[in-house]
Amino acid sequence: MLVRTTAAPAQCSNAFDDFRLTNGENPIGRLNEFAYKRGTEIYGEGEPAVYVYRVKEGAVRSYKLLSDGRRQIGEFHLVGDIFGLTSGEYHRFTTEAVVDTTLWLIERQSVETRARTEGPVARNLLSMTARDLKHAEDHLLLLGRKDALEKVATFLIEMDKRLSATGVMSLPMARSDIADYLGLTVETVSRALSRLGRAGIVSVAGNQCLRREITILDRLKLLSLDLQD
Amino acid sequence: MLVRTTAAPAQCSNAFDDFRLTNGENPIGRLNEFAYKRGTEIYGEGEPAVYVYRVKEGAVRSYKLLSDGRRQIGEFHLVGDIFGLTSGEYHRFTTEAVVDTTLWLIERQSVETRARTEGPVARNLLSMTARDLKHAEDHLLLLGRKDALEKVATFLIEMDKRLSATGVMSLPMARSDIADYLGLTVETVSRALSRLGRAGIVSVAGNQCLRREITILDRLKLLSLDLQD
DNA sequence: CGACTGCTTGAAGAAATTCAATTTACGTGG
DNA sequence: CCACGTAAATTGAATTTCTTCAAGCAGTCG
Repeated sequence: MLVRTTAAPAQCSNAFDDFRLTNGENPIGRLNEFAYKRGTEIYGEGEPAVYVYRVKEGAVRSYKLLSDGRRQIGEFHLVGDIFGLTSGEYHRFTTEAVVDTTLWLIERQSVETRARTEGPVARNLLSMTARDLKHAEDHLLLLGRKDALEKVATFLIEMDKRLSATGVMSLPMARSDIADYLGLTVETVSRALSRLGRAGIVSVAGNQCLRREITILDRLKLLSLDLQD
Repeated sequence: MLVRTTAAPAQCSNAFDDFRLTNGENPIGRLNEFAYKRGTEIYGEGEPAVYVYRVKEGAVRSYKLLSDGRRQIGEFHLVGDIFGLTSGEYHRFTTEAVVDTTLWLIERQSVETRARTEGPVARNLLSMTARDLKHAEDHLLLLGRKDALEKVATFLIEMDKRLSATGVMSLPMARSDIADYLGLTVETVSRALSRLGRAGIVSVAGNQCLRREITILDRLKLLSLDLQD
């Protein structure tokens, strides 16, 4: 039997539930829990999609590679997020644990099956796909048209929304992950963060080697860098 | 009564039909045809989504703007394509006719209604959203990690697939549209095309003012620039 | 302890943008 | 019908932004 041990964040409190795949009398598909060490691959691009995942604890990066190794991270999956959904037989991204991560798994097959007969499940599949689409669309604008400082500002605001209730966010990912998410290099990300720090807009703390404690000091100025469309 | 006057391209021959919204005994929602002059807005970002559209003739660009006017085109909709679908009340893009364009329209409401009760309609909605998602995901990699020449090469290959059966493609869009699709400037796109021309990989023809007849001369070389992931 | 990773910063270089000029077509109106 | 203004595209030169290369520092882990 599955017992939820962590309170999931409000914005996606019951996504597997909405899915009708965890609660109620009829949980179809075995619901497994699985732990991944930091850096471990969860699935690879092109592999058959067997499971759908939800993050119990930790963080996941989802990326594509060019043949020469250039990497583009499409999304980070944080606690509560569901990922691995794909209408199609195969995964279109590779995913890895950013830190030690625990996931819940359900069989994709069972989702498909239930979606075929149950309207609410089908609607949820659609709304989750639509949410991913919206994220990707916004990210297109960022990658195509924002400069380095704007990209980093947008990133910080996104992460602030998604992982800090307290006002201090503790980024799970390295600068290289941020860089590959924003279409920049590590150095450029670092320089942008330094500039934001010098300008008194954010404070970057942590030891010299893992400076991932970020506080937004001047939200208005940060928002003014995160241009609206 | 609707009479289809143009043969739609094979790859999306009956998308509205798949949708169960044009054929059969029960076409729900009036199916209107509407003509847009080149440059005309079809709908704006943030507006309520009233219709779903299919391109009968012409081409459409779908874009977002930053507050200072920088533009990112997310997608071009060519003959046969369906667009304007959004699970959500509002459009997330502005769309405009790239050239004089005729569209078929159906009421979004009627699609939603039928999707609620008919499995096949719901599944089609999902698969179309998933197709858009896949396109956006691939475009993220292009925008974030490809250089100018690779971007243009990828663009030409995409357009070649989508609009030329003959081997010569006649681009409906201006260089500025291509630039805003690829996250470049007009000049950079022009220079990339010139380089591809000088290298004998493509030929760019047309009068000096509308050089939009493009022939791929060396498909292998072009593909080698369009790196796989 | 020593190799390694993560991060920052500086200097040099490359790629793309910006600015500017030119060409050619198109459309509008005198 | 032709002149004029405008739009689309290309090309060159200057500039900017970002990347690449290089070095250094501080933690971590075996």
